Amino acid sequence: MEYLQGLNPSQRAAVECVKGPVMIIAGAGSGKTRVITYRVAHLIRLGIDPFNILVLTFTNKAAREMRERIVGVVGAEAKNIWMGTFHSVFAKLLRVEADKIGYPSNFTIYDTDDSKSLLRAILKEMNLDDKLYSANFVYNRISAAKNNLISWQEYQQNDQIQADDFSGGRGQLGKIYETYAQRCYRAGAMDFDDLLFKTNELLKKNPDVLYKYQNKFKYLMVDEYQDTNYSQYLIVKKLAAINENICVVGDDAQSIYAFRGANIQNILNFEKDYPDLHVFKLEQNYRSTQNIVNVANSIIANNKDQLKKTVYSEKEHGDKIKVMRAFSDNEEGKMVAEAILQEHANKGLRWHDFAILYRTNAQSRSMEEALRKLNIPYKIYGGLSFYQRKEIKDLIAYFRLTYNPHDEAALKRVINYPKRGIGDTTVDRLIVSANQHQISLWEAATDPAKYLDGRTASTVSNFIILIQSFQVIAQTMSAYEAALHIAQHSGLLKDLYEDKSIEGLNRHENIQELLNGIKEFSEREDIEEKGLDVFLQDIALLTNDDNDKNKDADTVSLMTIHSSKGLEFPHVFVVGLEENLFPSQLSLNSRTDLEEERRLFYVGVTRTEHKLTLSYATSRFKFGTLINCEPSRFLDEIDAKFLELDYSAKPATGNPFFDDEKPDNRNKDIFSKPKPSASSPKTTSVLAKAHVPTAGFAPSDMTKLQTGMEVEHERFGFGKVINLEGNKPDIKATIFFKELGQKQLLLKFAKLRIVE
DNA sequence: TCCTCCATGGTTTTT
DNA sequence: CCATGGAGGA
Repeated sequence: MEYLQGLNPSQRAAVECVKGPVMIIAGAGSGKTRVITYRVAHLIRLGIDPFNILVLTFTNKAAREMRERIVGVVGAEAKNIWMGTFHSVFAKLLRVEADKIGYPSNFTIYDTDDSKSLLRAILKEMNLDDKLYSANFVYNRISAAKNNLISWQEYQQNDQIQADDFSGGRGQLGKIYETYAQRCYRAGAMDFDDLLFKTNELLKKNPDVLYKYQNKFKYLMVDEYQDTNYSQYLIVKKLAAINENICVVGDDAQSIYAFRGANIQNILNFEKDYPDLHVFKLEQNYRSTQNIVNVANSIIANNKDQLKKTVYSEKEHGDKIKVMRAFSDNEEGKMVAEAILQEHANKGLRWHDFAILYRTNAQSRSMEEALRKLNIPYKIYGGLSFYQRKEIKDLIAYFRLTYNPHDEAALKRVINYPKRGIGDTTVDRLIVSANQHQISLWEAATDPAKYLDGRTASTVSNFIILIQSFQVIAQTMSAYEAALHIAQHSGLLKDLYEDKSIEGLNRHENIQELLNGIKEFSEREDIEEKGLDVFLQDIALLTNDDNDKNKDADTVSLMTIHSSKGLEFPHVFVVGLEENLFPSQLSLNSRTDLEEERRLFYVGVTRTEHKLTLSYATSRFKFGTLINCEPSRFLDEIDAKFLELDYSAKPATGNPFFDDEKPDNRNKDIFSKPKPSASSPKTTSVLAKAHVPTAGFAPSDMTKLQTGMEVEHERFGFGKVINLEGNKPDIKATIFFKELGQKQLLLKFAKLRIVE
């Protein structure tokens, strides 16, 4: 039990308390993963059969890493514990028990794209107004219902829901939900939410099955418990009901997935479910300097809903938090890149010691450009995953169809790709027939003569025969051989090969990569089942980071704050601290949404080990137009004594306006918006000192603009054009403003009036 | 049936 | 700015 030595008293207590309900509130950087791994290791050391332990995580990566660490402590027998994401563990369980809820055990898992395109088809079939019923909206609505365990029947019978839908003019949602659920069922498919929803259904309808798993999983642990939704909560609660050996680990301050149905109350109310609960708080942060921990605490203190805890650090105070102001998103990128370059040189840091975190993926572009200009190597995390690429999804659709021909999403995807003369009208006709006869699209297609005229019927027949030939092949060949056969004989490989564009070559390469992956899979020695169907099941729940080779590369990391959760970096930049961006505009209407944004900020800040830099821009491009930005309220919320402001950035040429802040004046007030009271006229934003345009201000025709002309800008006031450069849409004007000095403006954006 | 052009609408996203 | 999907012509 030597591993217990390396733990602090509260960590050790949490590890050693193995019986009964346990809640571990783990502050950021408090060694949470250590505690979980050691606790599992400890269970095994105490003689508990690994087969009786279930550990649920939120990412495959977390599960993988934890398993490795546990194996490191107790050895190979730890491989037998059930450990994985909620979705993967219960998908596995559902495959075993599928017949009890009327599903085939080889059911398909629909990803979000599949679900949305099915919904789009249904909405079209129902002739609904796509303003009121966008696929996105409907998807989210159905997802929310499923996460709260509301079936389509209950949805339709719930007066409250019905009243809400009807008052919003969306009375058809219940019907859409019903159709969607039935279509999925007929296709032998489950969406992500179904994996949990159907698990609940299974456990509810089959007490014997529930009993079986209650006895199997005698010890349960749930990581990131603050991010569980109701559906997950109930599964865990049911499974734990007999033994009550349940340990949940989480940090309410880091709950950032409420928008996806996570219910922070699950952790806040855990005590009510298990009154004889043991609570352990891990409050010592081993990751960050004191200043960073203090700043994080001062941020989160603004939230109302939280569990009480005091996170502290015993490391050095560390540097103050630097705040940088830029005048545009591009300049922000430049400042960040330059700061990285400098620290890299001066402090002997490696590139991978730096991370740039942002609220939205769109912000990566300006960062990227700036880094590229300075030749700083970087890697962007997130974005499209390998398995979401079109060509990959196409080939996988063929695989899916081979094993589950009823899979409607897959069938529609490839029935006419590569082109074989089966157009939308034909598919539509088949769908109508399938719906009429309550059969799957595939079943309708296997009897085309019944629904289509002779010529199209025979093209459809040929396609059916093709897929059936794949089904035969798949039974005899190895995963790789079958995959290659399908890629070739479907015509997909040829189609891509003929496309000689750069994208086409890329796509071809991606397919090769997928095939290589399958080859590796079929040569693996550690698993028995290695058919293509098993491979398919494995990848259905995989996302981006799996295909991440060379992750040891020395590069700066760029990612959203969401995807940075669980990671740490010596030097972190959190960029774009502006109102309407962070906090996001959509969060401003409710306190709970705003609190989630604040927790997100907290997560970003607490990724930092040594040095944190925050930045904002006073203007940025959004959807192609330049908008003005105000500093984020989150900056105001940080106690000024922790901050060090860097307002050194200047517009192209120096001018008195931007230099008016002497270091002595630099304090918290700088972020503040102008207050209505006359006593505090002090502001920083460019906006606040904005020029008041003359009455009836209207921009002039910019094609007439000439050097030397007098102009008025809506906000910058009067000035003189001193230079014009660049070509047509991107003509750049250098204008000397009376108030502001020289500025460069892009004519396609600038609102200028020529003063006659 | 297929192709090309326009309109639309765009936080975050472990699954 | 940009990807995506629907509409309309060949």
